[in-house]
Amino acid sequence: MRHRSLAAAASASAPPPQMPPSFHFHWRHHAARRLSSTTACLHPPPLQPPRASASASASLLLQLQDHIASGHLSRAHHLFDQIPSPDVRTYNDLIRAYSSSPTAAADGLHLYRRMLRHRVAPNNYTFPFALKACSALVDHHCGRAIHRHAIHAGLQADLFVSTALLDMYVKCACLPDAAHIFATMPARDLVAWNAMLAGYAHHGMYHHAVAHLLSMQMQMHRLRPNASTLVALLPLLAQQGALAQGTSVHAYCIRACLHPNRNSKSKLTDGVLLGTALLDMYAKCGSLLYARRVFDAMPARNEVTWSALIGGFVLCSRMTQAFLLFKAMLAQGLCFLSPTSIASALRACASLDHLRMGEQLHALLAKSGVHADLTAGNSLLSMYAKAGLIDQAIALFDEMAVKDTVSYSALVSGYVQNGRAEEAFLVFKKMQACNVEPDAATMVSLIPACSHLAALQHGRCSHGSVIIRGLASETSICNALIDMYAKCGRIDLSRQVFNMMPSRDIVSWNTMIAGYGIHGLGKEATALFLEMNNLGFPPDGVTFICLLSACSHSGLVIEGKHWFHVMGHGYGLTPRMEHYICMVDLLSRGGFLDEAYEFIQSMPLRADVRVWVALLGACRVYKNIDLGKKVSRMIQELGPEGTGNFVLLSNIYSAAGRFDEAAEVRIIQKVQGFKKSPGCSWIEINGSLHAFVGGDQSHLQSPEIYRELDNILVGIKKLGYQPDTSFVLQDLEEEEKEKALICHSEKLAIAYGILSLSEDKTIFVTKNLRVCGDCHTVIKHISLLKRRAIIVRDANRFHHFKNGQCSCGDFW
DNA sequence: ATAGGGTTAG
Repeated sequence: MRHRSLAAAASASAPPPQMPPSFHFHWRHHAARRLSSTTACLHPPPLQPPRASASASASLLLQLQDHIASGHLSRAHHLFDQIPSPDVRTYNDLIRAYSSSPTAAADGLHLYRRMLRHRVAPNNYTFPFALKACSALVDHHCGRAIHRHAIHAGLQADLFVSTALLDMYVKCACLPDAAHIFATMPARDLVAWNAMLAGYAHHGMYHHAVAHLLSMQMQMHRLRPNASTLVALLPLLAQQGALAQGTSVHAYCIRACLHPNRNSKSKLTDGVLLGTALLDMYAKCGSLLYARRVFDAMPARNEVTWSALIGGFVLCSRMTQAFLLFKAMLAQGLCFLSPTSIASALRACASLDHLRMGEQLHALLAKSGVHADLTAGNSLLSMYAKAGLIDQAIALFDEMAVKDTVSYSALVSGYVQNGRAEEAFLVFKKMQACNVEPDAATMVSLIPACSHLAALQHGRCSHGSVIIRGLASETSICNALIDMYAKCGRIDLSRQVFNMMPSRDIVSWNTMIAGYGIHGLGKEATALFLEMNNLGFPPDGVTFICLLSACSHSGLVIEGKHWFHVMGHGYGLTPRMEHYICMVDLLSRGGFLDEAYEFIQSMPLRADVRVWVALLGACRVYKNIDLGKKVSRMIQELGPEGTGNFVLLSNIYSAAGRFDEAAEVRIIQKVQGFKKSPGCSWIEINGSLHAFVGGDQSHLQSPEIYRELDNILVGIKKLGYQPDTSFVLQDLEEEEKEKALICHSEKLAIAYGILSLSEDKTIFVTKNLRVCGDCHTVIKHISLLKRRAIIVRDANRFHHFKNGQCSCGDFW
């Protein structure tokens, strides 16, 4: 036969050792290729017995071994192609080499298939290597085929083969198959037990894992957990927060001399793995002290050890300490630096508002050549977004060569956090156009965009999208939906989502209570709070902020005082500044201005600007100029933080007719560089948003809108409306002031709603600032005049207008 | 063995 003579010829012309091997390759290679492409495909070659080429093969095999040993797999393959009829062992050698590198696993499987084509029977060494390749590729179809081959070869009960099968099924997430293999294995060693345990652990099957561990120890084989067992088990305990169990594992390590301190040199790697897993378990269970002790006791650490510790501190919100650890790590040498540790440090920066350090880390990433790392890039992106530098975040996003779901989600939430909700939708669209699949976190970032815009139709679409994706029962998604429906004016739908969710967390309760709060439904908020108590769900600080502000928006002053008392004395929660703000807001909105003032002075904390501002707002409403002056002096001392306070202050003066002083405040505001964010109102009509600023004439239907407003004005004046021109800031003639009032953005949006929506529809308008007092009165009258329901959501709360009344009564 | 994006209040 032809190929046999070629082989013989090859053996005859075996080159002397000094000859460059490449020369030799070429010739043989072509011959081999021709063979396989002509004869071999049609008729599988007969099994090779040739002894004629033994010496040539021996030399080739030696070279092959060399290449494999030095990791030159492509050269090895090249050489392999020239071996006329490789035997099982040769195949096994190369398949093994391929299977140990995850990127080459596919080539290993090709080789395995070729082996079958060439009728070389796989043996008990072949199967484990081929199965390992399947594990690397997470390809259970291929794994199952090999399983059948092994059965066919009668080797499925072999210890190595069955352990490899078990491991393959575990890695391919086919746990029932893995459990079946495990149960039917005639013999099991520790490796098999550990593989099965790892399967349970990776899938969070705590009870299975514990049962497995117990039966392992009860065997008569004296199977004692080793380092691998515990390294598989500990992350599961960490995930479950099972500190007691984790501690007893630690104790076992010490008894069994597995403790990192006592390991022999050969087990040093095990020691690092075990120590890292232990400290991570302690950190994830919130026991940072022990995490730190394990860390300090470890004789050797690697970059994972450091990352785990730093990440643990970040997880427990000990940002400053996390940061110090990161610095300590750098001081130990750059070899410990990893994208993972940088990502943790960046999270610390983001929450500490430590932008400058974040930028330095950005530079460090670029310098250490890992700036292309996706994880670290995403952390950086999110840090910029949280710091309000959305443009930086966008630039970074555009630079990233690889983007994934996390990158897109970070950008979506970045836009929303920076008040650019419309653009968040654009990013979401782009993401889908690029075939990047949104997940739960993406939707949790996107849904608040609908809340911001009060875009109910968008919100409903998102809800639908969440249902289609099978995410509708996730707690965080439901929380976002509750908030969205509440802020879009559909508190009934919020409650529906709340009622139907399979499990609730503290955020669910708080969001629902807050939802009732912004709708002025203080009674419902209180009822829900009591229900929460009855179910034994402990409230947190935020719960009380929600509850107090609900009381405040509903005028429930006595109830609010009661809950504030209960909070400290019944639940032992120390009030934070936010709680004091709520209380001052509660008292002063209710008209108890002096009591609010006394309350501030009795506070154990030094009142910050926001506390005083809450009082100032009420001074404006109740026209208490004396107290307003006192309060504004306090605010000036503390330094007004932001624009709103200048506006309030100036409003106080305007209301008192002291326009010079009002103007002065505005001038200071300008000089100090605070820009007043313009009042803006919008309305969603058939799924698209129409926005108006004061005096806006840019809308296509502007003439009709103003004509409608004029008609309304005539109508409501007949009903007894009188313009309250104290809300106009400039010193104008009365008539001019009335004109300035009538083109407030909320009025424009309502007029447009009246024009565009059929009479039975509720008009729902959203405003970014607080509704002006005159508008409030006007809208009441409109609801009577036009006999329609109007809902206005402003920066504070909801106002439901009907038949000339507002749900908030006088608590504007 | 570690690790990135997200929900509530003011």
